[in-house]
Amino acid sequence: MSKAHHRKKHPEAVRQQLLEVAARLSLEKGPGSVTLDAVSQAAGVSKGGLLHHFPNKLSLLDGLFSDLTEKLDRVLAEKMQSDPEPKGRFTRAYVAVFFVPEGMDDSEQWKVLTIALISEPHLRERWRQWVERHLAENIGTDSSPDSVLVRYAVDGLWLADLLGAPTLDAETRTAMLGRLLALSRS
Amino acid sequence: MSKAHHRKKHPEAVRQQLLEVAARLSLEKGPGSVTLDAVSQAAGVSKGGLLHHFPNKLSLLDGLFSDLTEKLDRVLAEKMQSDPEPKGRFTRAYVAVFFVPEGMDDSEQWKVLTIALISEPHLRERWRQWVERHLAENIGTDSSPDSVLVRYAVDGLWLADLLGAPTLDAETRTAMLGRLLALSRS
DNA sequence: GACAAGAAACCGTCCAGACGGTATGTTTTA
DNA sequence: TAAAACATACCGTCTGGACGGTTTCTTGTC
Repeated sequence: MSKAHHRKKHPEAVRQQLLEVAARLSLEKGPGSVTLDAVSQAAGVSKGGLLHHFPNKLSLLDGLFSDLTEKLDRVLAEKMQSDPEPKGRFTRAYVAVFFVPEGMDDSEQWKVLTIALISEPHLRERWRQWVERHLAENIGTDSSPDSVLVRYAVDGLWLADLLGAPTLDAETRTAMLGRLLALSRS
Repeated sequence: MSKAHHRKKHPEAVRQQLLEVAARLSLEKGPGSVTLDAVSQAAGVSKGGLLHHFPNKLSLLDGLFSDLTEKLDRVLAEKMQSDPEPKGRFTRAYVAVFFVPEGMDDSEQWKVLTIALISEPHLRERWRQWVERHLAENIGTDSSPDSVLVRYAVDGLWLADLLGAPTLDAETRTAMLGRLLALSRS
Protein backbone atom coordinates (compact mmCIF):
# COMPACT_ATOMS: atom_id res chain seq x y z
CA MET A 1 0.00 0.00 0.00
CA SER A 2 0.81 3.68 0.09
CA LYS A 3 2.82 3.67 -3.08
CA ALA A 4 0.26 5.77 -4.81
CA HIS A 5 2.86 8.10 -6.18
CA HIS A 6 4.58 5.18 -7.83
CA ARG A 7 1.54 4.54 -9.99
CA LYS A 8 1.52 0.96 -8.89
CA LYS A 9 -0.54 -1.44 -10.93
CA HIS A 10 -3.90 -2.56 -9.69
CA PRO A 11 -5.11 -5.15 -12.12
CA GLU A 12 -8.13 -6.12 -10.07
CA ALA A 13 -9.19 -2.53 -9.74
CA VAL A 14 -8.79 -1.97 -13.46
CA ARG A 15 -10.84 -5.03 -14.19
CA GLN A 16 -13.57 -3.82 -11.91
CA GLN A 17 -13.43 -0.39 -13.42
CA LEU A 18 -13.90 -1.83 -16.89
CA LEU A 19 -16.95 -3.75 -15.80
CA GLU A 20 -18.42 -0.70 -14.12
CA VAL A 21 -17.88 1.46 -17.15
CA ALA A 22 -19.42 -1.14 -19.41
CA ALA A 23 -22.43 -1.25 -17.14
CA ARG A 24 -22.78 2.50 -16.97
CA LEU A 25 -22.50 2.91 -20.71
CA SER A 26 -25.06 0.24 -21.38
CA LEU A 27 -27.45 1.86 -18.96
CA GLU A 28 -27.03 5.43 -20.09
CA LYS A 29 -26.60 5.15 -23.82
CA GLY A 30 -28.03 1.76 -24.62
CA PRO A 31 -26.32 -1.55 -25.14
CA GLY A 32 -25.29 -0.51 -28.62
CA SER A 33 -22.86 1.96 -27.19
CA VAL A 34 -20.86 -0.68 -25.39
CA THR A 35 -17.89 -0.90 -27.72
CA LEU A 36 -14.37 -1.89 -26.87
CA ASP A 37 -13.18 1.57 -27.79
CA ALA A 38 -15.76 3.37 -25.73
CA VAL A 39 -15.34 1.17 -22.69
CA SER A 40 -11.58 1.24 -22.65
CA GLN A 41 -11.44 4.96 -23.20
CA ALA A 42 -13.99 5.76 -20.53
CA ALA A 43 -12.14 3.50 -18.15
CA GLY A 44 -8.86 5.24 -18.79
CA VAL A 45 -7.28 2.12 -20.23
CA SER A 46 -6.01 1.39 -23.68
CA LYS A 47 -7.89 -1.01 -25.87
CA GLY A 48 -5.00 -3.41 -25.58
CA GLY A 49 -5.34 -3.18 -21.85
CA LEU A 50 -8.99 -4.07 -22.01
CA LEU A 51 -8.30 -6.99 -24.26
CA HIS A 52 -5.77 -8.22 -21.78
CA HIS A 53 -8.40 -8.57 -19.09
CA PHE A 54 -11.12 -9.77 -21.43
CA PRO A 55 -9.82 -11.55 -24.52
CA ASN A 56 -12.92 -10.61 -26.51
CA LYS A 57 -16.13 -8.70 -26.22
CA LEU A 58 -18.24 -11.65 -25.29
CA SER A 59 -16.04 -12.41 -22.32
CA LEU A 60 -16.48 -8.82 -21.20
CA LEU A 61 -20.23 -9.18 -21.18
CA ASP A 62 -19.86 -12.57 -19.61
CA GLY A 63 -17.71 -11.08 -16.92
CA LEU A 64 -20.28 -8.40 -16.33
CA PHE A 65 -22.95 -11.03 -15.97
CA SER A 66 -20.91 -13.05 -13.49
CA ASP A 67 -20.02 -9.99 -11.51
CA LEU A 68 -23.60 -8.84 -11.21
CA THR A 69 -25.10 -12.21 -10.38
CA GLU A 70 -22.46 -12.86 -7.75
CA LYS A 71 -23.20 -9.55 -6.12
CA LEU A 72 -26.89 -10.28 -6.39
CA ASP A 73 -26.44 -13.65 -4.75
CA ARG A 74 -24.60 -12.09 -1.87
CA VAL A 75 -27.24 -9.44 -1.30
CA LEU A 76 -30.05 -11.96 -1.50
CA ALA A 77 -28.36 -14.32 0.92
CA GLU A 78 -27.82 -11.45 3.33
CA LYS A 79 -31.46 -10.41 3.27
CA MET A 80 -32.59 -13.99 3.68
CA GLN A 81 -30.47 -14.55 6.74
CA SER A 82 -32.02 -11.67 8.58
CA ASP A 83 -35.52 -12.95 7.92
CA PRO A 84 -36.82 -15.14 10.74
CA GLU A 85 -39.76 -16.63 8.89
CA PRO A 86 -38.85 -19.40 6.46
CA LYS A 87 -41.98 -19.25 4.35
CA GLY A 88 -41.55 -16.86 1.47
CA ARG A 89 -38.10 -15.86 2.63
CA PHE A 90 -36.57 -15.82 -0.79
CA THR A 91 -39.48 -13.94 -2.26
CA ARG A 92 -39.21 -11.22 0.37
CA ALA A 93 -35.50 -10.89 -0.25
CA TYR A 94 -36.29 -10.60 -3.93
CA VAL A 95 -38.80 -7.87 -3.20
CA ALA A 96 -36.36 -6.06 -0.96
CA VAL A 97 -33.71 -6.03 -3.64
CA PHE A 98 -35.74 -5.05 -6.65
CA PHE A 99 -38.66 -3.14 -5.28
CA VAL A 100 -36.86 -0.05 -4.11
CA PRO A 101 -37.42 3.64 -4.73
CA GLU A 102 -35.83 4.91 -7.87
CA GLY A 103 -32.41 6.41 -7.73
CA MET A 104 -31.09 4.07 -5.11
CA ASP A 105 -27.67 3.51 -6.58
CA ASP A 106 -27.73 -0.16 -5.91
CA SER A 107 -30.80 -0.80 -7.97
CA GLU A 108 -29.24 0.84 -11.00
CA GLN A 109 -26.70 -1.86 -11.46
CA TRP A 110 -29.19 -4.70 -11.74
CA LYS A 111 -30.83 -2.91 -14.60
CA VAL A 112 -27.77 -3.55 -16.65
CA LEU A 113 -28.30 -7.23 -16.16
CA THR A 114 -31.70 -7.07 -17.78
CA ILE A 115 -30.44 -4.96 -20.64
CA ALA A 116 -27.55 -7.26 -21.28
CA LEU A 117 -29.83 -10.25 -21.04
CA ILE A 118 -32.22 -8.97 -23.64
CA SER A 119 -29.63 -7.80 -26.08
CA GLU A 120 -27.36 -10.81 -25.82
CA PRO A 121 -29.16 -14.03 -26.58
CA HIS A 122 -26.10 -15.90 -25.46
CA LEU A 123 -26.52 -14.77 -21.87
CA ARG A 124 -30.09 -15.90 -21.67
CA GLU A 125 -29.06 -19.48 -21.12
CA ARG A 126 -26.96 -18.48 -18.14
CA TRP A 127 -29.88 -16.51 -16.77
CA ARG A 128 -32.16 -19.46 -17.20
CA GLN A 129 -29.78 -21.49 -15.10
CA TRP A 130 -29.62 -18.82 -12.44
CA VAL A 131 -33.38 -18.76 -12.13
CA GLU A 132 -33.60 -22.52 -12.14
CA ARG A 133 -31.03 -22.83 -9.42
CA HIS A 134 -32.71 -20.36 -7.10
CA LEU A 135 -36.09 -21.88 -7.76
CA ALA A 136 -34.76 -25.28 -6.81
CA GLU A 137 -32.96 -24.02 -3.72
CA ASN A 138 -36.12 -22.48 -2.34
CA ILE A 139 -38.65 -24.89 -3.62
CA GLY A 140 -40.03 -25.70 -0.18
CA THR A 141 -40.59 -22.16 0.96
CA ASP A 142 -41.19 -20.04 -2.13
CA SER A 143 -43.07 -22.03 -4.71
CA SER A 144 -46.63 -21.21 -3.76
CA PRO A 145 -48.63 -19.56 -6.54
CA ASP A 146 -48.78 -16.39 -4.49
CA SER A 147 -45.02 -16.24 -4.11
CA VAL A 148 -44.62 -16.69 -7.81
CA LEU A 149 -47.12 -13.97 -8.46
CA VAL A 150 -45.32 -11.61 -6.13
CA ARG A 151 -42.02 -12.11 -7.84
CA TYR A 152 -43.58 -11.56 -11.21
CA ALA A 153 -45.19 -8.36 -10.06
CA VAL A 154 -41.81 -7.14 -8.86
CA ASP A 155 -40.34 -8.00 -12.21
CA GLY A 156 -43.07 -6.04 -13.90
CA LEU A 157 -42.47 -2.96 -11.88
CA TRP A 158 -38.85 -3.45 -12.48
CA LEU A 159 -39.38 -3.49 -16.21
CA ALA A 160 -41.56 -0.41 -16.05
CA ASP A 161 -38.79 1.43 -14.24
CA LEU A 162 -36.30 0.27 -16.78
CA LEU A 163 -38.40 1.52 -19.66
CA GLY A 164 -38.94 4.82 -17.97
CA ALA A 165 -42.67 4.40 -17.68
CA PRO A 166 -44.50 6.93 -15.53
CA THR A 167 -43.52 6.48 -11.93
CA LEU A 168 -45.92 5.34 -9.27
CA ASP A 169 -46.66 7.86 -6.57
CA ALA A 170 -45.00 7.02 -3.29
CA GLU A 171 -48.32 6.24 -1.67
CA THR A 172 -49.35 3.56 -4.14
CA ARG A 173 -45.88 2.20 -4.02
CA THR A 174 -45.88 1.76 -0.29
CA ALA A 175 -49.31 0.18 -0.39
CA MET A 176 -48.16 -2.25 -2.99
CA LEU A 177 -45.07 -3.13 -1.05
CA GLY A 178 -47.22 -4.05 1.93
CA ARG A 179 -49.48 -6.15 -0.18
CA LEU A 180 -46.59 -7.98 -1.79
CA LEU A 181 -45.03 -8.82 1.54
CA ALA A 182 -48.38 -10.00 2.85
CA LEU A 183 -48.88 -12.25 -0.15
CA SER A 184 -45.45 -13.75 0.35
CA ARG A 185 -46.63 -15.09 3.70
CA SER A 186 -50.01 -16.42 2.67
CA MET B 1 -57.08 -5.46 -59.02
CA SER B 2 -56.44 -9.10 -59.82
CA LYS B 3 -53.39 -8.49 -61.92
CA ALA B 4 -51.41 -10.97 -59.91
CA HIS B 5 -50.01 -12.57 -63.02
CA HIS B 6 -48.44 -9.29 -63.99
CA ARG B 7 -46.15 -9.41 -60.94
CA LYS B 8 -47.50 -6.11 -59.91
CA LYS B 9 -45.59 -4.24 -57.29
CA HIS B 10 -46.96 -4.11 -53.82
CA PRO B 11 -45.11 -1.38 -52.00
CA GLU B 12 -47.29 -1.67 -48.96
CA ALA B 13 -46.65 -5.38 -48.76
CA VAL B 14 -42.91 -4.83 -49.11
CA ARG B 15 -43.00 -2.27 -46.37
CA GLN B 16 -44.83 -4.69 -44.14
CA GLN B 17 -42.43 -7.46 -45.02
CA LEU B 18 -39.49 -5.29 -44.03
CA LEU B 19 -41.02 -4.58 -40.65
CA GLU B 20 -41.78 -8.23 -40.08
CA VAL B 21 -38.29 -9.29 -40.96
CA ALA B 22 -36.78 -6.66 -38.71
CA ALA B 23 -38.97 -7.94 -35.90
CA ARG B 24 -38.08 -11.56 -36.49
CA LEU B 25 -34.38 -10.86 -36.67
CA SER B 26 -34.44 -8.86 -33.47
CA LEU B 27 -36.28 -11.62 -31.70
CA GLU B 28 -34.21 -14.52 -32.94
CA LYS B 29 -30.70 -13.13 -33.10
CA GLY B 30 -30.87 -10.15 -30.83
CA PRO B 31 -31.30 -6.48 -31.61
CA GLY B 32 -27.68 -6.21 -32.64
CA SER B 33 -28.41 -8.28 -35.70
CA VAL B 34 -30.91 -5.81 -37.06
CA THR B 35 -28.78 -4.20 -39.74
CA LEU B 36 -29.90 -2.63 -42.96
CA ASP B 37 -28.08 -5.29 -44.93
CA ALA B 38 -29.52 -8.19 -42.99
CA VAL B 39 -33.07 -6.87 -43.00
CA SER B 40 -33.16 -5.99 -46.65
CA GLN B 41 -31.59 -9.26 -47.70
CA ALA B 42 -33.87 -11.40 -45.56
CA ALA B 43 -36.83 -9.50 -46.92
CA GLY B 44 -35.78 -10.14 -50.49
CA VAL B 45 -35.26 -6.46 -51.20
CA SER B 46 -32.14 -4.53 -52.01
CA LYS B 47 -30.74 -2.16 -49.47
CA GLY B 48 -31.70 0.70 -51.71
CA GLY B 49 -35.21 -0.63 -51.68
CA LEU B 50 -35.28 -0.64 -47.93
CA LEU B 51 -33.95 2.89 -47.77
CA HIS B 52 -36.69 3.96 -50.12
CA HIS B 53 -39.33 2.93 -47.59
CA PHE B 54 -37.37 4.00 -44.53
CA PRO B 55 -34.87 6.80 -45.17
CA ASN B 56 -32.70 5.70 -42.27
CA LYS B 57 -32.42 3.05 -39.64
CA LEU B 58 -34.11 5.01 -36.92
CA SER B 59 -37.19 5.47 -39.05
CA LEU B 60 -37.27 1.73 -39.57
CA LEU B 61 -37.33 1.11 -35.84
CA ASP B 62 -39.79 3.92 -35.47
CA GLY B 63 -42.00 2.33 -38.08
CA LEU B 64 -41.77 -0.95 -36.27
CA PHE B 65 -42.81 0.72 -33.07
CA SER B 66 -45.76 2.45 -34.68
CA ASP B 67 -46.83 -0.69 -36.43
CA LEU B 68 -46.77 -2.75 -33.27
CA THR B 69 -48.47 -0.25 -31.03
CA GLU B 70 -51.21 0.33 -33.58
CA LYS B 71 -51.87 -3.38 -33.81
CA LEU B 72 -51.78 -3.57 -30.05
CA ASP B 73 -54.27 -0.76 -29.73
CA ARG B 74 -56.64 -2.48 -32.09
CA VAL B 75 -56.44 -5.78 -30.26
CA LEU B 76 -56.90 -4.14 -26.90
CA ALA B 77 -59.91 -2.14 -28.08
CA GLU B 78 -61.44 -5.29 -29.47
CA LYS B 79 -61.07 -7.20 -26.23
CA MET B 80 -62.42 -4.30 -24.25
CA GLN B 81 -65.55 -4.03 -26.35
CA SER B 82 -66.50 -7.61 -25.70
CA ASP B 83 -66.17 -7.16 -21.96
CA PRO B 84 -69.48 -6.23 -20.33
CA GLU B 85 -68.07 -5.13 -16.99
CA PRO B 86 -66.50 -1.68 -16.98
CA LYS B 87 -64.38 -2.09 -13.87
CA GLY B 88 -60.96 -3.44 -14.73
CA ARG B 89 -61.86 -3.75 -18.37
CA PHE B 90 -58.57 -2.45 -19.66
CA THR B 91 -56.62 -4.58 -17.26
CA ARG B 92 -58.42 -7.73 -18.38
CA ALA B 93 -57.77 -6.90 -22.01
CA TYR B 94 -54.14 -6.40 -21.09
CA VAL B 95 -54.08 -9.78 -19.43
CA ALA B 96 -55.78 -11.43 -22.38
CA VAL B 97 -53.22 -10.04 -24.77
CA PHE B 98 -50.04 -10.69 -22.87
CA PHE B 99 -50.83 -13.60 -20.64
CA VAL B 100 -51.15 -16.30 -23.25
CA PRO B 101 -49.53 -19.71 -23.61
CA GLU B 102 -46.18 -19.62 -25.29
CA GLY B 103 -45.95 -20.10 -28.98
CA MET B 104 -49.12 -18.25 -29.80
CA ASP B 105 -47.87 -16.44 -32.84
CA ASP B 106 -49.46 -13.21 -31.85
CA SER B 107 -47.60 -12.91 -28.60
CA GLU B 108 -44.25 -13.25 -30.31
CA GLN B 109 -44.53 -9.95 -32.04
CA TRP B 110 -45.03 -7.92 -28.91
CA LYS B 111 -41.79 -9.23 -27.58
CA VAL B 112 -40.00 -7.31 -30.24
CA LEU B 113 -41.46 -4.15 -28.86
CA THR B 114 -39.82 -4.74 -25.52
CA ILE B 115 -36.50 -5.60 -27.08
CA ALA B 116 -36.54 -2.56 -29.27
CA LEU B 117 -37.56 -0.43 -26.35
CA ILE B 118 -34.67 -1.51 -24.21
CA SER B 119 -32.04 -1.26 -26.85
CA GLU B 120 -33.17 2.05 -28.29
CA PRO B 121 -33.30 4.80 -25.70
CA HIS B 122 -35.00 6.99 -28.26
CA LEU B 123 -38.10 4.82 -28.35
CA ARG B 124 -38.56 4.86 -24.64
CA GLU B 125 -40.11 8.29 -24.73
CA ARG B 126 -42.70 7.12 -27.20
CA TRP B 127 -43.42 4.17 -24.98
CA ARG B 128 -43.82 6.42 -21.97
CA GLN B 129 -46.40 8.39 -23.89
CA TRP B 130 -48.22 5.23 -24.88
CA VAL B 131 -48.46 4.10 -21.29
CA GLU B 132 -49.48 7.52 -20.09
CA ARG B 133 -52.22 7.77 -22.66
CA HIS B 134 -53.74 4.41 -21.82
CA LEU B 135 -53.47 5.10 -18.14
CA ALA B 136 -55.34 8.36 -18.60
CA GLU B 137 -57.99 6.86 -20.85
CA ASN B 138 -58.87 4.22 -18.30
CA ILE B 139 -58.27 6.13 -15.14
CA GLY B 140 -61.79 5.61 -13.84
CA THR B 141 -61.91 1.87 -14.28
CA ASP B 142 -58.37 0.58 -14.05
CA SER B 143 -56.42 2.59 -11.56
CA SER B 144 -57.08 0.63 -8.40
CA PRO B 145 -53.93 -0.70 -6.71
CA ASP B 146 -55.03 -4.21 -7.53
CA SER B 147 -55.39 -3.46 -11.21
CA VAL B 148 -51.96 -1.94 -11.26
CA LEU B 149 -50.57 -4.96 -9.51
CA VAL B 150 -52.19 -7.29 -12.00
CA ARG B 151 -50.71 -5.48 -14.94
CA TYR B 152 -47.29 -5.53 -13.37
CA ALA B 153 -47.55 -9.25 -12.73
CA VAL B 154 -48.41 -9.78 -16.35
CA ASP B 155 -45.43 -7.70 -17.36
CA GLY B 156 -43.24 -9.81 -15.13
CA LEU B 157 -44.37 -13.04 -16.64
CA TRP B 158 -43.95 -11.45 -19.95
CA LEU B 159 -40.36 -10.58 -19.19
CA ALA B 160 -39.69 -14.07 -17.90
CA ASP B 161 -40.96 -15.49 -21.17
CA LEU B 162 -38.85 -13.08 -23.09
CA LEU B 163 -35.72 -14.05 -21.21
CA GLY B 164 -36.47 -17.70 -21.69
CA ALA B 165 -36.85 -18.40 -18.01
CA PRO B 166 -38.21 -21.79 -17.05
CA THR B 167 -41.83 -22.05 -18.10
CA LEU B 168 -44.65 -22.36 -15.63
CA ASP B 169 -46.55 -25.60 -15.76
CA ALA B 170 -49.98 -25.27 -17.33
CA GLU B 171 -51.70 -25.83 -14.02
CA THR B 172 -50.04 -22.98 -12.18
CA ARG B 173 -50.55 -20.81 -15.16
CA THR B 174 -54.27 -21.37 -15.28
CA ALA B 175 -54.55 -20.81 -11.57
CA MET B 176 -52.69 -17.56 -11.87
CA LEU B 177 -54.83 -16.42 -14.74
CA GLY B 178 -57.92 -16.93 -12.63
CA ARG B 179 -56.43 -15.03 -9.77
CA LEU B 180 -55.40 -12.14 -11.98
CA LEU B 181 -58.85 -11.82 -13.46
CA ALA B 182 -60.38 -11.97 -10.02
CA LEU B 183 -58.09 -9.23 -8.77
CA SER B 184 -59.01 -7.04 -11.73
CA ARG B 185 -62.58 -7.01 -10.44
CA SER B 186 -61.90 -6.41 -6.77
C1' DG C 1 18.90 -8.56 -0.02
C1' DA C 2 20.59 -8.60 -4.84
C1' DC C 3 19.56 -9.96 -9.10
C1' DA C 4 18.37 -12.57 -13.06
C1' DA C 5 14.39 -14.22 -15.55
C1' DG C 6 10.08 -15.07 -16.59
C1' DA C 7 5.18 -13.79 -16.11
C1' DA C 8 1.61 -10.45 -15.89
C1' DA C 9 -0.18 -5.92 -16.95
C1' DC C 10 -0.65 -2.64 -20.15
C1' DC C 11 0.16 0.36 -24.55
C1' DG C 12 -0.24 1.86 -29.59
C1' DT C 13 -0.94 0.66 -34.13
C1' DC C 14 -2.87 -1.59 -37.82
C1' DC C 15 -6.35 -4.11 -40.53
C1' DA C 16 -10.32 -6.50 -42.55
C1' DG C 17 -14.90 -6.41 -42.47
C1' DA C 18 -19.36 -4.54 -41.22
C1' DC C 19 -22.22 -0.78 -40.99
C1' DG C 20 -25.17 3.29 -42.17
C1' DG C 21 -25.87 6.13 -45.73
C1' DT C 22 -25.41 8.56 -50.52
C1' DA C 23 -25.54 8.96 -55.39
C1' DT C 24 -27.08 7.26 -59.50
C1' DG C 25 -29.09 4.40 -62.14
C1' DT C 26 -33.34 1.27 -64.18
C1' DT C 27 -37.95 -0.45 -64.22
C1' DT C 28 -42.81 -0.13 -63.10
C1' DT C 29 -47.02 2.25 -62.29
C1' DA C 30 -50.50 5.79 -62.57
C1' DT D 1 -44.25 11.13 -69.01
C1' DA D 2 -43.61 12.02 -64.34
C1' DA D 3 -43.28 10.01 -60.17
C1' DA D 4 -42.90 6.03 -57.42
C1' DA D 5 -40.55 1.72 -56.62
C1' DC D 6 -36.94 -0.46 -56.74
C1' DA D 7 -31.57 -1.93 -57.87
C1' DT D 8 -26.31 -1.21 -58.05
C1' DA D 9 -22.29 0.76 -56.89
C1' DC D 10 -19.75 3.05 -53.85
C1' DC D 11 -17.88 5.76 -49.64
C1' DG D 12 -16.42 7.14 -44.85
C1' DT D 13 -16.55 5.57 -40.41
C1' DC D 14 -16.60 2.47 -36.78
C1' DT D 15 -15.68 -1.91 -34.61
C1' DG D 16 -13.63 -6.09 -33.03
C1' DG D 17 -9.56 -7.87 -32.56
C1' DA D 18 -4.64 -9.25 -33.80
C1' DC D 19 0.01 -8.09 -32.91
C1' DG D 20 4.42 -6.52 -31.21
C1' DG D 21 6.14 -3.81 -28.17
C1' DT D 22 7.18 -1.75 -23.05
C1' DT D 23 6.76 -1.54 -18.22
C1' DT D 24 5.86 -3.56 -13.81
C1' DC D 25 5.47 -7.36 -10.67
C1' DT D 26 6.79 -11.92 -8.76
C1' DT D 27 9.60 -15.67 -7.91
C1' DG D 28 13.55 -18.46 -7.45
C1' DT D 29 18.53 -18.51 -6.52
C1' DC D 30 22.61 -17.31 -4.35
